[in-house]
Amino acid sequence: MPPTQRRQPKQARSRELVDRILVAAGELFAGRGYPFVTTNHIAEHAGVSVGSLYQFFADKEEILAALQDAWTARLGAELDLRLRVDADTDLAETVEAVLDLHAELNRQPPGLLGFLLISTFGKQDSNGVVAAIHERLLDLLASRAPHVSPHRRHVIASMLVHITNGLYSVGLTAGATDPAVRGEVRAALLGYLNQVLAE
Amino acid sequence: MPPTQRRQPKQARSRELVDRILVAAGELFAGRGYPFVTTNHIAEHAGVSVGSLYQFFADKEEILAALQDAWTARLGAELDLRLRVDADTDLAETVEAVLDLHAELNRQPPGLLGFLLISTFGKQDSNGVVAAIHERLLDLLASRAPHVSPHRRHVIASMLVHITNGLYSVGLTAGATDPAVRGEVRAALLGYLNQVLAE
DNA sequence: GTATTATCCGAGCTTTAGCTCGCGTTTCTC
DNA sequence: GAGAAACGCGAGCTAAAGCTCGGATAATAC
Repeated sequence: MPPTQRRQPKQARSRELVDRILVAAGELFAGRGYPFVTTNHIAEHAGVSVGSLYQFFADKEEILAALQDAWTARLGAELDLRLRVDADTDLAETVEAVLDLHAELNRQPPGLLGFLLISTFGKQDSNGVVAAIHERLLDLLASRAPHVSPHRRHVIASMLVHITNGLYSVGLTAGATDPAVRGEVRAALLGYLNQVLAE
Repeated sequence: MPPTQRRQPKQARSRELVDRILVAAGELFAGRGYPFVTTNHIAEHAGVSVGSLYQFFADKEEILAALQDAWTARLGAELDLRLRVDADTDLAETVEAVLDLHAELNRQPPGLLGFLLISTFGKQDSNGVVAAIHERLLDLLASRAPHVSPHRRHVIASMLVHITNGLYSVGLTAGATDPAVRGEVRAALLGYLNQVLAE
């Protein structure tokens, strides 16, 4: 059965508490990986008791889900701002905007964006964060590459997400904040896109 | 302290038992992800008792390490055969050979290669499987792109590994054995490589 | 001020993953 | 064939993760 429904925060202090929990959880998930983070870790790192944590979250998974929801909304909004679908804007410019966005979002709960994008941990969880990006890319491809079959557009969108994720997974092996990594990801995206769009 | 040393198999039956454990572990790791697989699962799936399992493996991590070692050796040998460094062989041909190799290796303990390549689970484990590929790619880049700085060659090699991993992580979202995925990975590799080598 | 509701706390209960241990069985050695 | 070594087994021990519960405190309602 699904876990019992929890209380919704009604006062300012409890809303702050929930926020602190989400921030703490984000940092820990990004740092150690979801399976290696305990709810006691989260509570301690947030300066909150486990009891309080479980007043607002039914289980550990729900904390992750809340994080994903928040970031899905945030990413979707940001992408709508920056991924203008005008067929005449320069491709390199669009790519640059996306890389900027990633750099920016990956700053504050550090590494969390990368974690949310990369982690699937075995289950094919309907990853809303990835889906948000995927959806926008499909729109973009529909206007830029209308001759490509819809099915292939899906695959291409997945590839684009994956290559961009190189920012994080390659960053792990090559030094996390290496600007050279960003350069290579840009090169890979442009090289691939040019080849696809030129067909 | 490190876990106590275990017995080495000395009879045929125990060697078979170890093999069965490794195969079972590989399938389960690939299917559910390392953290979600218990040693009891492995033993059960291998048709072996937990006790027997722990006669040859000190802990769960050692099972993973044994798998990685075996695949590191296997991949290294295969790559040495196929990744000829002659600067005159066609690039597309080399890429094709690598994609063939991946398809072939990913067949028997299904999905295990993808798992070994992708999984880092938080810790920056010195992933020998990836290192084996990385090393060969560095050689190849040294002969093909001698004008590129060594540091950048490292980053490029990481990107190549990452893009190739798209075979697995994109395959998860786009239908596991979709041949279109292979086509896109090839396009991405060639598009990126051409751009890098043309500079 | 009092009653009511929301909040917070953390010791400790429950479950389960990782792993051990002693005994029975098979194979090897001579 | 007898003794020794290697092997196989699975009930159950230990530690730790997930989570609960009852009581104390703070905010809100009237």
